[in-house]
Amino acid sequence: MRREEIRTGLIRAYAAAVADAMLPDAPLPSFSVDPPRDEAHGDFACNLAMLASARMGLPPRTVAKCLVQYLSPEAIVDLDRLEVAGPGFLNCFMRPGWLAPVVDEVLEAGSAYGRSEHGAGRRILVEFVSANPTGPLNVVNCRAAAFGDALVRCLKAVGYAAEAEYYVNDAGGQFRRLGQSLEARLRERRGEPAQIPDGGYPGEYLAELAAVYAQERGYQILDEPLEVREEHLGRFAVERILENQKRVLLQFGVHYEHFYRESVIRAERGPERVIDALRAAGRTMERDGALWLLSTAGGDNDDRVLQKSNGEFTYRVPDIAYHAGKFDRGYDRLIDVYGQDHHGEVPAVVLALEWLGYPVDRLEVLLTQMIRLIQGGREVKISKRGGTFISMEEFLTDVGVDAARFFFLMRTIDNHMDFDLDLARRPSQENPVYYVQYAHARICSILRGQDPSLSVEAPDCRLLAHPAEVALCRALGTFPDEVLAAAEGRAPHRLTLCARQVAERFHAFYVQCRVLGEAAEVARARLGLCRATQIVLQNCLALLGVSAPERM
RNA sequence: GCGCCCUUAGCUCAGCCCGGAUAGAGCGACUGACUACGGAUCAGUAGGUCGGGGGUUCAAAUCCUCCAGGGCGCACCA
Repeated sequence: MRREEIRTGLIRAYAAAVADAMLPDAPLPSFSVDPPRDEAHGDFACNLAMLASARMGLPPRTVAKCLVQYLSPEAIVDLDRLEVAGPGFLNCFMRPGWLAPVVDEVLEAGSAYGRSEHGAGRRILVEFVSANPTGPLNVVNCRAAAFGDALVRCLKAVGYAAEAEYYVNDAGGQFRRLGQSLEARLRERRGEPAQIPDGGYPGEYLAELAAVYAQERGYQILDEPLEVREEHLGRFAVERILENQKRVLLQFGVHYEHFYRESVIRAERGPERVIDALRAAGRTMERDGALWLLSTAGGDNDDRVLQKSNGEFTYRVPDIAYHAGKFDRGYDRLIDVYGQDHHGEVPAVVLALEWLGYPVDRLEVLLTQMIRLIQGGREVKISKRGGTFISMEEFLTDVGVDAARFFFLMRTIDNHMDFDLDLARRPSQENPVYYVQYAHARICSILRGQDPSLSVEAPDCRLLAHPAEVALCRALGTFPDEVLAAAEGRAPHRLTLCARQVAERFHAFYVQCRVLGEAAEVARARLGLCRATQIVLQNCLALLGVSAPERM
């Protein structure tokens, strides 16, 4: 809105000053027009003069003063005055009431407020979680789940055709050991001596699954040949476990467009094709009976095995094939969300893709840092073997979906995170999600109490001149920018800050300005502001996947 | 040992990509505020060598470099 007018006005002033030779001819730098932190610095502050001055060899303030002279103020609606301040900022002060149209804008757009067509329908595939289907989802998967899902929501909101994908490792060595583990449990159940294989899955859930299997299908499978048993039982286990994972993800509000299976990639002979192509490209070498990817040539720490001496592919081969397939499926951009513990694998996969001729600059790998669970003031060690296992489902039941999502989304993913389980299990006001939800519930309460005879049509929002009202309008006005920044910056955590700011300003407005019982025109304007705030909170929370309750 | 990531207030964290004005929140602490729309609220105070040293710059939490702490990887497992 106004910001773009200011930007355009400044670009014109810049060109005009250069044309008149009042400023040296230098390319226009990319500059910012943003609301300054300190409101005494105006409604917008611009750093153009400071950035240009370096290229022009003039003091920043001189450039700024010149730009002011060439700027046509009438091109910027509601502009009050411009000031050159500090080291050379251009501060724009708007006339009182300039923010009022925001309320009308929000009310008119409704649930579409904050959405845009910025992405122009470009296709983005976001892969996240992709935990092995060998057991229940772990609490540590929550961070990536919340992040990936919120990111997809943000991307969709700003006009991208974004899709969420979960890669299912239902083939290979781990799959086989899963089948063997289930077989051992099944034999145990029939009273035979049996042992979970090395590297297998000793978790109790497989014993339960064995009971389910026995009840549904009996024990005949145990008389079949080894290969048939492994495949059949592995398949059974994967499908049941995956079903369970899907259910928990859905409970967490996480939606996927695709569950893409490694078995499909294997069936299409993707790994063989990858190996043939890499071999043909001269990027491989036989050594010790195995086939290696010469990834050190591309800067990786080590060469990596592609095909083991026993003829099996390492997991990274189908992984490369999977990513090649993602490119082939026609996406404009691929985003992978991986845990920090997998980062070592990234360079080899990216290199292989590059050598296969894929545009790897369109692939973004985002790494989520580890979370630490704190309980009773000490860290709870989470390891797959032996350690305390906390399933995602158990965690969500403890903490609640809203608190869990909001909490994980409050942090950027590239920071370690301490999650205090005691605190999380005891929802209290310390958890900011309640603060935001309370603001929403409060608004709903006001709207329930409004005089039904009061017309809701076209309130005069210019009446909203109280500082608390202005501050709230200002926060509502930045929401579309925040959504865009959250999507483009892969930073949905910004929206938790945004939600908190809107809630904070609403609470302040609430104690300073009465809504119900005021003179009709004022009441109408304030009710409009309340409804606009309600809409922004709803839209914001929806992008985070957090509910906006009407009562608490 | 090698590689990647992290270090900002008592605690948990934004800000760093793309350098700008006095480094911001929340929680905790302390002081205040209800005869009216939900006190799960509000107003205010205290609290910082931005891990440390160099460098680049008119300007560094932000860029470069060295160092120190911590995390995670470094399988013919995934």
